[in-house]
Amino acid sequence: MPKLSTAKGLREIQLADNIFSALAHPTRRQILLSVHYRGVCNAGEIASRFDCSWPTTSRHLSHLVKAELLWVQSSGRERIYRANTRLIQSVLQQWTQYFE
Amino acid sequence: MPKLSTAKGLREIQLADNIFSALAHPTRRQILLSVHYRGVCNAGEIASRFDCSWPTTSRHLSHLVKAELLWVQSSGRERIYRANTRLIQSVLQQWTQYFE
DNA sequence: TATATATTTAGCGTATTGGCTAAATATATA
DNA sequence: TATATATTTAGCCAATACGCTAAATATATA
Repeated sequence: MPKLSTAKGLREIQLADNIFSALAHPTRRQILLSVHYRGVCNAGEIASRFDCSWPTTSRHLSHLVKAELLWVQSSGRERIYRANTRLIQSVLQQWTQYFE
Repeated sequence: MPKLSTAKGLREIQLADNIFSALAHPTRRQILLSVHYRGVCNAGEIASRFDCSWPTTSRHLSHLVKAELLWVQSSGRERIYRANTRLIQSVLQQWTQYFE
């Protein structure tokens, strides 16, 4: 378990905080899965797959980016998203282990 | 991945929703770990370990119970909590696998 | 350069969350 | 039975979350 008393522990806690709050919304979980399975997606592709408006999806995307669960990259006027699969897995695995 | 079109899938989605929203709060994650490591805890023991008021902790507890991450059992005037380690692990593992 | 396209940001309104204190409930003890 | 103890529930309030539409920004195309 991370310790509040070390810089590393603090960062880990902050990370967990962002990640679990990002995963708390069903649409965000879906976005994450969807981007993961497709490998790469631009904002429009993602937005088109969900019921909510594009701006709303856009905010979900920035939430996920802030949590470092997604990476963005600009390409012309498009924004390319990719899932940070390694982080997602490592955090989930880590927390699985806490309960072993 | 669970499907919205089947009863089982729907239940799984609902489960994930409760679980991830329960895990979204740092205090609730701490409670969960704390109860897990101690094996069994009554409400007072748990409440005493956190900064927030007992009623606030109590609400966190019911949130966790609703998500089935904790089990409660009454014993006299005490309420005994236990972590549903199996569920926690299976959900986290499941989601880890989605990203494999 | 003017316009179209891709996307985010701003701003607003409502719903939910999470904190608190006080009150209620249930059980144990004197 | 009256009181003390353990705990939850009720009710209030401020902050946050999340939906929307309209506006802003950045890049591509005519």
